[in-house]
Amino acid sequence: MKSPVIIRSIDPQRSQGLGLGRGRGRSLAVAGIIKDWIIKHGLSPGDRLPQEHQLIADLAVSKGTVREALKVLETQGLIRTRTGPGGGAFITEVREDHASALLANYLLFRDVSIADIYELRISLEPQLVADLAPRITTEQVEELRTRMSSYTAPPATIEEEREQRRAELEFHETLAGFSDNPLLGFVCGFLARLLKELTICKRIYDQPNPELRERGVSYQEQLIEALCARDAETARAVMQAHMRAAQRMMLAQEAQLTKGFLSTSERQ
Amino acid sequence: MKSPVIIRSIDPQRSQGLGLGRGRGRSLAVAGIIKDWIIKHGLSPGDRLPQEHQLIADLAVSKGTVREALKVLETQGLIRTRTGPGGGAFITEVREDHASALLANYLLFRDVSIADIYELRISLEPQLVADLAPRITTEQVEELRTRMSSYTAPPATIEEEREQRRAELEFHETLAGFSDNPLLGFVCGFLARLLKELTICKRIYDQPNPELRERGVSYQEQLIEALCARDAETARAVMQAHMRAAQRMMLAQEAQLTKGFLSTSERQ
DNA sequence: AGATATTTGTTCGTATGTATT
DNA sequence: TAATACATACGAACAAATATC
Repeated sequence: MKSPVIIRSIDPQRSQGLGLGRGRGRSLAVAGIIKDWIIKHGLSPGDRLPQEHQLIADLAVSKGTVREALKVLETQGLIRTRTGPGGGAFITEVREDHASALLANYLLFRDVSIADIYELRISLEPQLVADLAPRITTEQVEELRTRMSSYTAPPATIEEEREQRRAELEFHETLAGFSDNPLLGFVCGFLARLLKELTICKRIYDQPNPELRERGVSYQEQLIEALCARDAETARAVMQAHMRAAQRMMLAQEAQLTKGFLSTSERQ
Repeated sequence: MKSPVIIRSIDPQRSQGLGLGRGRGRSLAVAGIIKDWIIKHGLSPGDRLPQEHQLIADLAVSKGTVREALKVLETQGLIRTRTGPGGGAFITEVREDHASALLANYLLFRDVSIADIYELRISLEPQLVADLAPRITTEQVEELRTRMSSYTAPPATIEEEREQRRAELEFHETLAGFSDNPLLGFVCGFLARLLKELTICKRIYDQPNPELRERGVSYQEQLIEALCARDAETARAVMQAHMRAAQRMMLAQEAQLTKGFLSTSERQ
């Protein structure tokens, strides 16, 4: 492992263009400068940015402006700040849940239906498991089995019903996390989280649906079997059937995404 | 059309918990309060938030804190601010390119290959055109034809070659914009933009590739024909063949996404 | 066209919280 | 415990943008 790079000063370069006036939108420009500078210098997660007072000096802007710029980068998920000696702003990898929350904002004023979500799941999840089959590890299979064990038994209460439904979606989230295609993994994980939030907000799964659960468990047992056998095409076929069956049942319970979903982007 | 809602004050409610100390991360908490409040009151694009001074009074925080909170929401693409009389912060629909840029940050420190991108395109774009075929309008067909006309002739220079490649990807972006599934449309559009930025940054298309262009044009002519005929299955098949062919050629030119791509999130 | 009022944008000084030594 | 180094928060004054008269 390499040791973190700690930068002590930032080259003003592009900031020259800012010296002309106190025009509008300084903090956004500063955020852009810092980001370009991060990329240009190839900084990686763990590396530290110059301190506030240093940025103030280098970029020739006030503390408030620097703070707003850093807040922009923090909102984008690119940095994290810590107080105290040795503290400051540190580069971080944008976390998947953070990116999900930001993308969810895009859907806030758009109508996304269950059908829309399942259209993508049907197209992508079979492909995902087909890719995974030839190279899945025993640890990964074990993790899938563990997750599945939490909903093999029929639920006793409404609350348990909901919890099982959540767990079932987390099975798919886990699967998505195993993908070696970051894009495919992200989209599948995002869709699962979308359905999970939908579950919480709209309670459309409140009425017991034993058929959905039983068939789901059955499909997933077949899926794990196919994955263990490194059988990509069977895995693909099983997942496709699973998704289609789930879609049919979900569409029976018509529902729309509400707007009240996912403000996780602000949660530390 | 409804007239914009203009809110004059914000209920402190959750902000009570903030009065205890000057602890860490006030602005993020304030951003969350404002966002929840937006959702709770069902504000829509065009509606205005209370003014700075009002938020300062209602939330009992300083101007700097309010400004940082608003900067968070602006970065998320949820609001826009204007100066002057009648100005303030206005709710906006998160723009597609804005969401794209935020999502691109997620890929900044992850390796996304051409193969990864095409894996999704092959899965999704055929589905997209199949959905579109039965309900495409003549105006939409016309727009596609217009876009296509810019690269039917062979390119004379390297620069023109690149420009044509960009235009070809914008054809797919346009197609994505026609989708009535916001998720499917977004992902396909995002993939096209990803390839477009890749084109600019890495210049992997610098050497002329007449075969790719000619076959691409041929596929797209067939596609438009199928769309006009409202023939979903032919459209799907043509797009699938188109994507597979493009993938084969692209993979021959091995390339990796650089980090220097898309800082459009800061561009006003 | 120009003056004025309104609202956001920027700066600076100061004080407080927090983690390290 | 105290000293230190850092981010975080506040408030007042000023600058810039923009709508209205």
